[in-house]
Formats: sequence, C-alpha cells, structure tokens
Amino acid sequence: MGRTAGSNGPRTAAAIRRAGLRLIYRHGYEAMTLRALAAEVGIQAASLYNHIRSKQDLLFDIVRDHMETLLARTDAALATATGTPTDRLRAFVAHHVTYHLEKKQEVFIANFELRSLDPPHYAAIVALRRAYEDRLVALLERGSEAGELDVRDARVAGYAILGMLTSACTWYRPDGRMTKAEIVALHTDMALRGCVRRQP
Amino acid sequence: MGRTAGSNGPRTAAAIRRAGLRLIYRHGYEAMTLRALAAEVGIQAASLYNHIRSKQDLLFDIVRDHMETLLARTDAALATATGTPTDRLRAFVAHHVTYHLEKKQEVFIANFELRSLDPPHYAAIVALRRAYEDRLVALLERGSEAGELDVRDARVAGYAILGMLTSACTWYRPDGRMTKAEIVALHTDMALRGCVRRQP
Amino acid sequence: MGRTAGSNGPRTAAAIRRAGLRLIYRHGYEAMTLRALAAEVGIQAASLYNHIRSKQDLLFDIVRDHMETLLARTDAALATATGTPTDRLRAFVAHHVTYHLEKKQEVFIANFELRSLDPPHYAAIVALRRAYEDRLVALLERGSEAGELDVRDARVAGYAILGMLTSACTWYRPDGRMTKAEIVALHTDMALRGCVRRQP
Amino acid sequence: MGRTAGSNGPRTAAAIRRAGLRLIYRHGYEAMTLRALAAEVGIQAASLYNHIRSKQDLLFDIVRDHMETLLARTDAALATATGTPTDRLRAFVAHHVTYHLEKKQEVFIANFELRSLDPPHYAAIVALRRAYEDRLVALLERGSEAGELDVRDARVAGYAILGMLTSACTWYRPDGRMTKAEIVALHTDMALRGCVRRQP
DNA sequence: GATGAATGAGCCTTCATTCAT
DNA sequence: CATGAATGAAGGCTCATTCAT
Repeated sequence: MGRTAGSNGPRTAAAIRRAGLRLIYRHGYEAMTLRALAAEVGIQAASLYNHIRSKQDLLFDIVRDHMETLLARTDAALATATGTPTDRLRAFVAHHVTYHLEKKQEVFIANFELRSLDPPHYAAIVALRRAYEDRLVALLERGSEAGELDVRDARVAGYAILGMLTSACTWYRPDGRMTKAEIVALHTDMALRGCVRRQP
Repeated sequence: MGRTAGSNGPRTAAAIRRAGLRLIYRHGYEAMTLRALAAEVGIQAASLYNHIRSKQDLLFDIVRDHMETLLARTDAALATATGTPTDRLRAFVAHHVTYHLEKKQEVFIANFELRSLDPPHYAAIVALRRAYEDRLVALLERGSEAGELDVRDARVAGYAILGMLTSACTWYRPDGRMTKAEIVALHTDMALRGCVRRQP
Repeated sequence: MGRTAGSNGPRTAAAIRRAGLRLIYRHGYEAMTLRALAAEVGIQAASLYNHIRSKQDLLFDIVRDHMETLLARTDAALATATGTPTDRLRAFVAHHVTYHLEKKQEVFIANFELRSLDPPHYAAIVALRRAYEDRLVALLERGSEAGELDVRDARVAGYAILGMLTSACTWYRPDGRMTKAEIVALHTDMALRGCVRRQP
Repeated sequence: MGRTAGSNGPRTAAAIRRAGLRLIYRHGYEAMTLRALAAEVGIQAASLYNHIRSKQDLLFDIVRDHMETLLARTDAALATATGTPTDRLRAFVAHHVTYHLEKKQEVFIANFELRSLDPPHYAAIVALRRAYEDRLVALLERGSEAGELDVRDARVAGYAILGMLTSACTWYRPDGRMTKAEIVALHTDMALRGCVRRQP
C-alpha cells in the first residue's frame, strides 16, 4: 500500500510548506482546509501530521520564517550600505520593494493572516514586525538629526512609507506592464521625495 | 422566554449591520459565526434571516454601502475643491485620510475581506474600487499635464499613494498619540511632496 | 397594509386546500414547506394558521375528505347497480377507475403519504381504507358463493384488483394516448377476466 | 471513548446500507435523518461521510442497485424459460412476485422515493424502470401476435399487471396467513387469466 | 384576517484532529 | 511514513409555529 517506496520525508515536508503558502495566499488561512492542502501534496490529510504539529503551527512557521529572513536580508543590505543617512534610507527602501515583490505571497500572509494566530504566536510575530519597523524608524531619525530629512514623526512616517511600498505587492504581476526594476525605482523615488528636506 | 416584547424590525436590522461590521473587523468574515453575531444582537441565529439573506449578503451589503458612500463623499469633496490641480489633489488626499480614519472598520473589511465574496459580488466591489482609484489617477494626470506634478506612471503612483494613506487606519486609535488632524496633515504633506515637481 | 380589503376567509381556506393538494402531490408532504404553500396562495406563512390548525391537520383533512367522498360515491354507485354479483363487481371496478382517474392527486396522497400521519390520524384513515376494501371483498365473496367467480382468497384477490386499478392513476395524463373511457374499459375487462369462473 | 477499536470499513459501509434501507422504508427518505441512521449503525453522524458521499447518494445507490439486480435476475429467469409465449409470461410473473416479496423494502423505496432523487439521478432510475417494463410489454406483444393472449394495449396492460403484482409487497408479511408460494400462485393465476384469449 | 419578527429544534455537512494498523 | 476510519464540535441555514400589532 505504501506509495513510491523509499523515504521522501523532508521532501514531503517542504512540499507541504510550499502548498500551504500557496493555498493560504489564495484562499486565506481560515478558508484553507487541511484536506485541500493534503490533496495538493498528494497525500491524505492524516499524513500531514507526520510533518506539521497543527494547522496553526503551519501558519506560524510560514510567517515566522518569512519575518526572520526579511530581517536578516535587510540587515545584510544595510551592512553594505555606506554613505549619508539618505543613502542608507534609499538602500532600505529599494531592498524592501525588491524583496517584497519577490515574496509576494509570504508578505501578504504575514500582513493579513496575523489575526488567525493565537495570542502567543501573534505576539511573537508582532515583535518581529516591530523590529523591522524599527530599522526604518531609526534611519528616518538619523536622517532628521543630520538635517537631510524632514519628517514630522519618524514612526508614523515610517508606517506611511511601509504602507506605500508594501501596496505594490498587492497588484504586482510578473507579466505586468512594468518591470520589477521600474517599480522599485518609482517607489524609491516617491518615498524619498516624501521625506527629504527641500533645498532652501 | 420572549424578550422585550413587540417587534422592532428596523432597529434589529441596523443592530445586525453594526454588530456584523464589528465582528467581521475583529475576527474576519470566515471566523465570524452567525451564532456569535446573533448573540451580540441579542436574538437567535435563526432570527437573523428575517433581516439578511445570507452571511455572504451581509458582507456584500456592508462593503458595497461603504464603497458607495466613499465615492459619493469624495465627489462631493472634489466638487467644492477649486484651484490648481495640486490643490485638488491635496483636497482628495486630505479627504481620503479623514474619511478613512473615521471609517476604520469599514475600510479594513473593504480591503481585506474581498476574497470572501463570491465572484459576482467580488466583481461588483472591484468595479467600485476601480472607480475610486480612477478619481485619484485622473487628478495625477491633470497635475502632470499642467506641469505641477512629476509622476512616472499615474496609476502606479496612485496605488502607492493610496497604500500610504490607507495604512494609517491600520494602527490609528482615537486615544493615540497624535490627533486626527495631525495625522491628516502628515500624510497629506508626505503624499504631496512625493509627487510635486521640484522647483528648478 | 391590509390586502384587497374585504373578507375573503372561506375563499382563502379553499385556496389553501387546493394549493396544499397540488404541492403535496408534487413534492410530498415532508418536502412541502408552509412558506411555499403560503406563497402559492399569496399570503404569508403566519396567516395560514388562521385557516388550518397545523401542517399535519391539513394533510389529514385532505386525505379524510377524499376517503369519505370515495366511500360515499362508491356506495351511491353500488346502490344503483342491479343484476348479478358479477354485474355489481363490474360496476364497482368501473366506478373505481373512473373516480381515481379524476382524483389522481388525492388518490396518490391518500396512498403514499399516510406514513406522514401521526398514529391517531393514521388509524382513522386506515379504518376508512379498510371499509372501502371491504366493499370489494364482499362483492368477490358474493360472486364466489353464487358460483360466478373463482378467487382463491377474496381479500388478497381484492388487494390485487385494487393494486391493478389504482396503478392507472400513476401514469394517466388527460392528454395521453388513450381516452379515459378506454382506460376504464381495459382495466374493467382485465380485472373481471381475472376473476370470473371459466365456462366448463 | 473509542468504540470497538480497530477499523472495520467494509462492514460499516454494509451496515449503513442495510440500516439506510430499513429507515428509509420505515420513515421515508425526507423523514430519515442522518443522525438516526448513524445511531442505528453505532457511529457518529460525521463518520457516515467516510462511506457515503451524501444522503442523496445513499438513496440513489440503494435504488440503482435494486433496479440493476432486478433486471439481471429477470433476464436470468427468462433465459431459462422455454415454451410458448404464455409460458414465458408465466415465468416472468412468477419471478416478479417472488422477487418482490423477498425485496419488499427495496421495492417500496424504488417505487415511492423516486421523487426525492434529483433530476439526473431520477432520470437514470426511470430509464432502468422503463427497461424492466419493456421486458413485460415485449412478452405481451409476442403472446398477442401468437394468438395466445388478448390484450387491448400491451403497454397499458403491462402497467396494470405490474400494479397488481407489486401491490402484494405492500401488505405481505412473512408471518402472514398465506405462504409465499400461495401468494405467488394466486397472483400468477389472476394475471394470466386476465390476459389469455378465451377458448371459443 | 393578515403580518413581520421571533423562536427552538434540528438538518446536512465540514473540519481539524486522533489512532490503530 | 502513510492511511482509512472515527470523532466532537461546530456552522450556515431551514422549518413549523407563535404572538403582538
């Protein structure tokens, strides 16, 4: 009865992650059923439990991994960004848009399925998100202190920038009218112009 | 057994709408049960059906009413806005933020519960949303033609602005650090600066 | 708010009976909803209760009236039938088929919705049905005693004859291939031939 | 909590079929609840769905299996029946009554629950029933052509015969007054006498 | 006599999860 | 590792019936 003999454990686990990502993105966490997920992977629903602890855990793992990767990549990008505070802000913005366009599905889930996390998991993710926001807020504050930027409130301005940038992955399609590079350029330009102090 | 004897039809219908708005905002459409909604209103689940056709219809009604009101208010605001294209853009942006802060819950639902609408309802709402976006895109195009604004792509720039502005109602709380007026001013300022042509 | 002013009480009651007959025939008692019945009559479901005591009572009334009318008509037909026992049997059979073709819907309900009657109502109808069967059984017994008929068991033969005759109203349609008179003649002929003693 | 540990799949499926047959026969399809069916089988209602696709499908399966078995058995019986057309008719009739007395419940359901089938299922069953009727109609036509039988209309006569024969399983009880063999003989006799040409 | 609103019971079905095999 | 079968909880919705107006 066993299927294609031989152990393909890790492969199955990865397939579940991929299919879960796709299905949660398309239908939402609540609307995705484990039976549908299992069917997508080619196994029975009961077999999922050899690879995940629960539906809730699957969501949490996906979101947490995304946030941790985002943080790590962002820090790496900032580590190589030298120059003025404005230059570093530009690097952050460009990296944000680039990464978000690539990880459209993860981003969507990490933003809009948080309410399906139970309180402990929710708190953990919100902490990671806060850490990410803090990176941007810090950049805005450095730029303001240096007199290069002009923002009334660094945190609120940060949220506004993130909102603007993130919106792109709502409508982005690889086969769309603009290239990824053009989208990155447009958003970087708008975000920066919204912040920099005007020359007297 | 009978509660507050007598029939109070319209009052019940309105209460269902209000409670539905609150519960969908808090838990999401999929996670809100009609039993919970009925309990919130103080009636039995079966009695809901004297006022709504289905759970799906309740969602659609809430979202459609919101979109139609938004469109009507926006047109009214633009009707009184005179001056340069930039002035009209400023009026749009200020109105958008103001209205969205007031209708935080409706806005959230109208943005993030659309996937729970069945295809015909979904299409109807997307058409209304598109009409709203078109208002902003047209303003950006007028401003560009007049040489006052500098946007690479009016539609994408419009989406970016809307994303920035709408993000505010994600975190806004009436008892927060900033007043509504300050938030409106900050966002209007950032959005405009991101668009206007720099003086040579 | 009142509809077409003026009292039309009895008319409404009769309309309910007619519509109930039609709907129970078409969908079955269990599958017919009082809301559908009310809609057919042009009133609200609650208003039905000004004319019927309950759904169960409506069914019982329809079936009982049918059985009582059937009994009365049959007795009237037999009262005028003179001649040999065979002649009287022929009169019964002809009357049965004729009446059943006319009351197709009532007959169907009286035969196949009895199980939806609660025990007391069920017993009452079964008693009426038994009385009707007894008319036929008595005729068969008289004919046997007179040496005109040849049936092994009068009651079982009676059931067989009724089964044969009643089946016609399962498929009969006024616009069908055969006239009502032809159908009556065919069934009368077959039933009689199945009973009469063969000439030595 | 767990009952008789271990999975007994096919046994459960068969038990569901048997209990479904009994309950639909006793209460009717509409009146039978899946909860009652599950209780009869000794499992939870939800567990039924490991064995049936829906309540509707259960009904269809029962009726279709009955009709197909009936057709196969009938053909087998006719295959061994030699002799005159009248002999073959006698074989059909005898087999019909015999089989129907044995499958009282299936017969009842197959006759009176058809209206609960949805249109596609209904059409499939009606086609099978028509095929069965055609067997009898063909026998009547052969007998008429051979001059052995005298029926005015083979199809209508066939329906009348089937109506007569089938009625027996409405009242038959194994512990009743007559043996199965006697009932078969009585009906065969009546049906045949109703058809055969009288000797001049 | 008619109605809108309410109710409690119940229906079919789905779901995440468990467990012996 | 995978599976078929089972479960308890729940979910959206329908229904016959009641009652104040």
